[in-house]
Amino acid sequence: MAGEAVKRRVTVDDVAAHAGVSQATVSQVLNGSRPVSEATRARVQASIQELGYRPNQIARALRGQKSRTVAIIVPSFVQEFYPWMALGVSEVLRPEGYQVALYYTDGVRATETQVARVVAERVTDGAIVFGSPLHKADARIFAEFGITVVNGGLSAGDAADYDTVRVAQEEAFSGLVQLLGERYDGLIAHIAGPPGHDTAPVREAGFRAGLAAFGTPEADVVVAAATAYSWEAGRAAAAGLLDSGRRPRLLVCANDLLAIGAMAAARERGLRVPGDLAVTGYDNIVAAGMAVPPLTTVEPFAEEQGRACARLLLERMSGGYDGPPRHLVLSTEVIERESA
Amino acid sequence: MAGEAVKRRVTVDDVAAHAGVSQATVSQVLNGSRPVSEATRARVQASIQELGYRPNQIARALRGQKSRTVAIIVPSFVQEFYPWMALGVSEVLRPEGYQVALYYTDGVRATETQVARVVAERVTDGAIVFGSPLHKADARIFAEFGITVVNGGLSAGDAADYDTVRVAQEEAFSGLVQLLGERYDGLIAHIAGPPGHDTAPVREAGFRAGLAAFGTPEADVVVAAATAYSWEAGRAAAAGLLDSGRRPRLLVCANDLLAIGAMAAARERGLRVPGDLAVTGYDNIVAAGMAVPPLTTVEPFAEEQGRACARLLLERMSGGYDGPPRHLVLSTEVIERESA
DNA sequence: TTGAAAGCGCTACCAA
DNA sequence: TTGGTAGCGCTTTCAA
Repeated sequence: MAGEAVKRRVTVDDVAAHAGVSQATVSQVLNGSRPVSEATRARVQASIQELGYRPNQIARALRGQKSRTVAIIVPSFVQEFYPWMALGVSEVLRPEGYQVALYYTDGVRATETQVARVVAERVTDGAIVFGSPLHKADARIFAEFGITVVNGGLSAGDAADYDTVRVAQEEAFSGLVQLLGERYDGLIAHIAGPPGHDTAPVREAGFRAGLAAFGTPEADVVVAAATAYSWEAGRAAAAGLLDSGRRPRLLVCANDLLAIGAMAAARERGLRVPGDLAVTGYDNIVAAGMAVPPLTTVEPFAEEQGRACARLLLERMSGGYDGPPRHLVLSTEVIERESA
Repeated sequence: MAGEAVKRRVTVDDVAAHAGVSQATVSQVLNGSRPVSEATRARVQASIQELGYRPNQIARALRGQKSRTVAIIVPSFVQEFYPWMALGVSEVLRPEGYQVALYYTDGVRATETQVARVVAERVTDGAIVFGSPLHKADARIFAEFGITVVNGGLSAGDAADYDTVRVAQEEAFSGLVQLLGERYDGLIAHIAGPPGHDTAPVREAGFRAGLAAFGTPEADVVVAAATAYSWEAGRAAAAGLLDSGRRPRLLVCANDLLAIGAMAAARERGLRVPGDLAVTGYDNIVAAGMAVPPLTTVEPFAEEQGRACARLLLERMSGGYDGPPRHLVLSTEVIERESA
């Protein structure tokens, strides 16, 4: 094997020569862009088979200014949520012949811009930006290079001039509080996400809206902000709440990691869940179903969100839709398990 | 915004004209491929800035037959393990200017080949195939198109004619059994992965090797095969074991999901972990640290495996290494928590 | 129904 | 130190 010369790529010319036709004819057979006699077509097909020809997509992209590549830009690979979204995107884009390139930004502003530039350089047809609202400057880069973009996640809102898909997080928390609040007598508290995270205030607002529906005065609302979206932070925040004078009966956490940490804090204090303290999360990660007790949480349908983004993008790229920006809002679903 | 004409891309020609030099000079300033006078360089740089020029990577790829794109091919996006690998790969490749495109195969043979073809068409410089051993036919496709390939995960072994990186899973299980087996008096059992999964027999072999080190006769080895790598399957398999006449004292599970399920089965029977039954896993997923009790498991360093693959690939692609295939074996580490 | 040839944007060679 | 230009592999006019 070693030392074997790398075979030159088989090109259109090779096929044309082999079949005794012109490049143009080979191209036509490939793309069906104009009529070709049955005999010729068969001859070309045979040559393609025999030579093992595969069209060079790079050359196609250069020529046609279309690469059939879509970029997915996420803050992180390793949070369970994003791979599901990426999967949803792939599911709809791949059958249409699109390649999906994945980029992560770490949620860092500078990296976001850098990624936008890299994507632009690659002649990408479209981009789906997840997680953070698309920044104006980055949107400009995409626009400048003719890259269709869709923003998923907690988007810039309904004023954006590109399509967006977001999950109704505020409604989810409000609904959760109203659904479960009736079942428990006593204080309802919230462990909020870390300050600086876009999602934190939205979820907290939902929580407050839910309480307001009960007529709870603002002064009676108890919220502890976590220092991170993590198990440890949830445990710590819950510890503070549980050791305070006003122990909650129901604890609505901004996400599952926080909630599972909160249940650990309860356990350490000999409190039963949900007997003494009911706990809820958000995200429905796999660990939620395996928690002790299994966690009542909210399913955000990440995969479906991915699919929705991809569909909007596809319609734009294919020219099937060319109207004003669309803003899709996806509903969630409460998964009732045993923790509340 | 709507209806605004898409601006034509800024090209080398535009920059050259603007700076009053030739294309060649612009190219040189960009790539440093030959000396340029300081004055000219400054002028060109200024034009690049002013026009907002960004080189078209597609054109570069066509010209140079190098795309600075690497494909990562994984069986699935959504198993925790693979995103970490992908992250490791990105960490080393991105600073070198490589784009990472992610593909998933579902572990389906036909899809694997299809992905290999798609990757080949895109003029990809390198591919990292994770999870399944690289199939001969696919390896041929890559070779034919001059795509450097590295196989990660449970690879085809040390006979492959491409670089491989694998985790010493067998040794991990053998070591785990020997480390913990001494602490517990009584039966040591194994919940094996589902038949048909490449990793299952390897892990089971490790388990048996560990027992053999104690001199346990083959007849006394108890192994239950799970029907899937899942919580439910672990719970079911453990239930069978626990309700049988010979209840184990230590239960070594083929992965964390299985182990957490097994702990649930123990809990349902009023058994304390590790007091009555010690349990171990493999993978060190986030849920393992949050389990009740926290799961003793094996850390496979997925991210590091990704980095290792990327480094090998990079050396080959850059021409830094051109020798015979290298086969890297990465060690694991036991994470001792409370379940054993 | 088919062929010849231009050109997508870039790099690198050959001259000057 | 710089410019002119061929050509990467493909699609798509324009002619025949």
